[in-house]
Amino acid sequence: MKDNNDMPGHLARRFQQIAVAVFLAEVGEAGFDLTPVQYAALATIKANPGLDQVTLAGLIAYDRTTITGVIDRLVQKGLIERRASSRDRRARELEITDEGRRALRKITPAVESAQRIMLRGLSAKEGEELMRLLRKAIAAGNELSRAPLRE
Amino acid sequence: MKDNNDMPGHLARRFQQIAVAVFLAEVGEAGFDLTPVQYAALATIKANPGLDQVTLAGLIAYDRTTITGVIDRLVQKGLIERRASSRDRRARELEITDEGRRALRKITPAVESAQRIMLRGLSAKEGEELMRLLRKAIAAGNELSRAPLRE
DNA sequence: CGATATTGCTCAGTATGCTGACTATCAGTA
DNA sequence: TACTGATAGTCAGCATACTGAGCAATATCG
Repeated sequence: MKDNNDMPGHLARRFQQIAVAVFLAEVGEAGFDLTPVQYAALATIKANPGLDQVTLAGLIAYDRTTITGVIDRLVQKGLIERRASSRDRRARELEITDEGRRALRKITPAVESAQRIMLRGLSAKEGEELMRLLRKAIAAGNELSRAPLRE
Repeated sequence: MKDNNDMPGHLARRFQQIAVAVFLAEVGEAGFDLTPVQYAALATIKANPGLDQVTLAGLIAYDRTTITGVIDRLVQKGLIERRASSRDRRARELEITDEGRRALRKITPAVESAQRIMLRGLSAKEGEELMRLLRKAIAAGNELSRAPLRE
């Protein structure tokens, strides 16, 4: 019988598991308590001031029901602000705070270090190739999850 | 600024997200309600009759606290049995039931189909290369997560 | 203009996955 | 044998992720 541990789905889960652990360890050592998801949201809000939650979700491929809690926690930590949109009273506009900007700046080195660590078993060329193949597979499967990437 | 969507950690999360969605869709279409985690546990229990929870966790790289709930649900569904070990009264021996065996047999085609679908954007050679690189990166990072693989 | 559809967001419920703590048991050793 | 440490399992708590439902507001179209 084929080894279950050697199927693409299992490798995907395992790589993600290690990636999250490395991220949390690096960021934690830098003195911050931020998850990968929270970091991605924070960075995207900074790069797109005033965006609404659905747009944010699309930009980083989160489910819209997941984003609610993530934003709650970022607001709780004082890193972003959520306020009602004037143009569309259903929507909330998201804005990074000064404290959020400071945190993002200080965390960035730890995040970059984490990316290196999770690829440490590969040569630079292999790392590039892995990323290329992941991008390609992801692009082909984008519509298969409930939370596809939206440009 | 570097695109956050293009970092290894984000690609890992995204690929895993798609892999799970594809798995659930395929298995669901086959008429079963089983998660990737539950499937891996079930298949491993079948291949290693009478194993205990910690060993199972090590074989598929789950956290031991996660396994408790997974096993609860497999028992609930009647696919496995959990009973006290006679040699070690702390441990529980896990055994697949006849119904579990039947389910596993019927689900297998859907699982294999799912693996193909999640690689559908890649050529056969690229798929192999992706898996090789993932295996290599995972092997190097095995000890970095709380739930490493144990042979 | 008014009925209908769509959209932005939230919530309840379920399932991973983790940290940290706890109990019961076992193993090794003084 | 009593002490000490390690191990198997569980639990509470928190943070993703998803399904499906629902509410309020907006868009669309006859």
